[in-house]
Amino acid sequence: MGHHSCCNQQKVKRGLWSPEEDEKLVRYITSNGYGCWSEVPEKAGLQRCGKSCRLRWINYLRPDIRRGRFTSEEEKIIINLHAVVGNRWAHIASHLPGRTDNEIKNYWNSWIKKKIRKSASPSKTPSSTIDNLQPTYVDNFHHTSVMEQLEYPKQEPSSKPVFAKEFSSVSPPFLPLTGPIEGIRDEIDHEISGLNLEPWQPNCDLHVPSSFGFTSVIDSSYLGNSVERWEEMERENLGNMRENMESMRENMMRENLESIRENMMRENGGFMGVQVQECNGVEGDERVGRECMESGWVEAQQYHQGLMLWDQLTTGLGGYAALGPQLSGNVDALAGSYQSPFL
DNA sequence: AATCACCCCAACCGCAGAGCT
DNA sequence: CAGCTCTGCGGTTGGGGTGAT
Repeated sequence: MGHHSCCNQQKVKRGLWSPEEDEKLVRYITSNGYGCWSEVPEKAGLQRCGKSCRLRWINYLRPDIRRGRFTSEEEKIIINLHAVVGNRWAHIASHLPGRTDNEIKNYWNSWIKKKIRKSASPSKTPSSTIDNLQPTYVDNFHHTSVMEQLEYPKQEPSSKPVFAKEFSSVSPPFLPLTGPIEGIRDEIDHEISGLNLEPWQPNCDLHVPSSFGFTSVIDSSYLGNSVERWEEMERENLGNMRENMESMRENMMRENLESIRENMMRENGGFMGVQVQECNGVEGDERVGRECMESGWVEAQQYHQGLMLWDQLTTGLGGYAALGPQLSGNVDALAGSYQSPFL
């Protein structure tokens, strides 16, 4: 508990690193490597604990660190991966060479704050790259769906979300899976298979994120203390809900897709036009962009699948053990059928 | 110019797990 | 197998920078 043995020394310095300290650490590590961090401070002549040295090296000093603003591609990767693995920053960082978990975490947290502020104020002036990347049709979809009434953040203050960790107060980023998608599907399956229900919380409302962004609110007192009973009920509810949603999806896709496409083309001059601009420098963008510009309909369908996929993932990661293998299979099928325009 | 509020991000803290004895 | 050390990770904090008033 508490400080590590290496940090208990009284002479250990804390706070910001001076250029001299940085130089000492860099000089030592470049010539000796860092086999054992606890030995580094003494050998490098630093009055720091090994943990602090490690952090400084990993997050700031190592030569392959990539600094500066996140590119739009990196943003998308972060958003997509976060939708899959949640707050596993180190894992997300492993998909972004040169970026650190700390950096991504800071970025995500500040982005969340921005979104909270934005959702708190009615004025809508998109400023960030991410904001600009929100597909037009999502807004259409969002405003005409029951999400408006049932969205998770609009819960009673006294109630406690039990299964909604991934369903933060931020509007979910309805972005399609793009970029380095390899391996993600396996991770999804792994994540879903390892789902664990959170501890039972008596006498509170359960806000359960379900497919399509609904949140079903269940009075726990109605359920008594039986988790099994709750799971059984949810399984039943979910079955019905899924049936409804399947037909709803079909209807929506049939009825709205054409108007969505038209809106995108009218308002953005084609959504892919925006994407291509954002992705300058990525090989093949021009060609893909041209093709997609010429086939707005296909693009709309693809994004719709992306939305569905995201939706399924969020549901699973939010803690729906009841879905189990069925969900896993659906995700796999959807992921398989979805062809990212950026690949 | 001074003050305040807000934001970013480097660094710290506490915990979990791996590995060693 | 228990106990200890070390490493790595995610959550949190607080100092400094910056823009608004």
